[in-house]
Amino acid sequence: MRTDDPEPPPGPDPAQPRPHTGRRRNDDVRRAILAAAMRLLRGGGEAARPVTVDAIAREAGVGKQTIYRWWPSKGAVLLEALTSHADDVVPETDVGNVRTDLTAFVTASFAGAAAPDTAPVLAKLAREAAHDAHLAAMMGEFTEARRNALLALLRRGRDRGELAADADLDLMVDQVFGVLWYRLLVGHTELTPGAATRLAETLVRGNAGSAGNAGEA
Amino acid sequence: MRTDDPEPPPGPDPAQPRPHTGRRRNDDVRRAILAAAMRLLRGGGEAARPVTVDAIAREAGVGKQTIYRWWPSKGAVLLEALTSHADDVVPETDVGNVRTDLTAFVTASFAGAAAPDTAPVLAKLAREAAHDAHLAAMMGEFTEARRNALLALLRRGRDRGELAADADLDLMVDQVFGVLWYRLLVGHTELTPGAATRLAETLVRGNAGSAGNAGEA
DNA sequence: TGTTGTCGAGACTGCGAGTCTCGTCAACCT
DNA sequence: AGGTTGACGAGACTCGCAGTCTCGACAACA
Repeated sequence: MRTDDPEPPPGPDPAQPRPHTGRRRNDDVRRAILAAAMRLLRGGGEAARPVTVDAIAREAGVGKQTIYRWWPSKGAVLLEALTSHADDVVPETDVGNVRTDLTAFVTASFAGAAAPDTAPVLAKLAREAAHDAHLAAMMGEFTEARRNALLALLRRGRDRGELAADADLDLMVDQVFGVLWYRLLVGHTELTPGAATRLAETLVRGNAGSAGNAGEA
Repeated sequence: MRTDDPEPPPGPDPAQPRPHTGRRRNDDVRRAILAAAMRLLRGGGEAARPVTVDAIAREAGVGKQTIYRWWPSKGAVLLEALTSHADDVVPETDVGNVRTDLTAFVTASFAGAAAPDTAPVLAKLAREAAHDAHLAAMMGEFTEARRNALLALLRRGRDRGELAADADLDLMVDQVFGVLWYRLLVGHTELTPGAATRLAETLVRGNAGSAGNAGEA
């Protein structure tokens, strides 16, 4: 099944891919594509323009093939547009007090997700992910970091005795992100700072441990 | 722009639609379609068969037009398949004690959603709804009843003083359904009865009011 | 100057939702 | 019986969109 010889060192090292010839990738184009994707994702009142690949290409003034040359799927473009745009700041405060830390975390997360030009993006992205396994996996990876940060925060609280030793930290994490995504997607209620504070406080109170001074309505 | 006269009472009363002639709707066909839809929705390991309209028609041994004669869209068929199949029992216990009532409600909801032949159905339906506004609206209506039942349950508890007067009941409702859908869709964790109990208890404890005997870890 | 690889453009495949048409058949009427 | 109406199975069709392929122009190297 082999037609050519074992290729003994013939000139250029085959391990070294090659010095690179030909026209180079134009980074302006890359940025234009991501910017166009963001513009469409933000797009007017609830699913205004459909966010198709053709639309992205047209909006960026770019050939469709240029998109598929650098990204494996539409979802990949959208996700990179989001992540490269996200300021990505969830400051990870560590004051040594679950209640304060958790309030900061939840408030920042809600604020970040509800910001007027990220909320529709996240929502559309989630909807895309619903029928794009590839994108879903990438988003899972993306959110995993947040989940872990929150989990670590809670673990510290539990180790300090502020949360009950048998508190279900995974459940608490899911309560936070569950509410976040539920409200973001169903959209019947706003993700307000008030709700964030309230959620953090009742969460701490409901899972308080021995060292918890948690009864201060 | 009118070609015929104002049509004065000509024979059969036009208000009375007509006595009905012609072949009647075959109800076996209707049931066969819904059953086929359920079979596909339940379908093997995670998105095995795509649940297309053609697939439903083939599975039911039916012409595609027969489906569209009676339902406005694929989503409508799927939703009716679900609702007509759902035993729809969330017993709405009212013992006069939030903790007990809430635990029963959450446990039943989790168990219902996690049942091996409803979980994939709900998940697929939610994913369909992500890009089918019509279906999304219908599902919203469907879940509204559950939300209201839970809200009423919590309101009773608050009126009794078991929950704080300023407790954010909407937030509590969203925590329950948020966790439910989040786990159902992301699928990283099971919707166990244990989690249900835990959730109900911490929720009550976190939002306890004056009359609450809520500190019994 | 030739080779390599990017770029815009646009035709093309494949799939799935929803529509249209056809030949058949059942339920009612006269 | 014969006729009208509408349900039914079958399958061809349109349309929108993801992803592929090809083409001519052009930029970066040797």
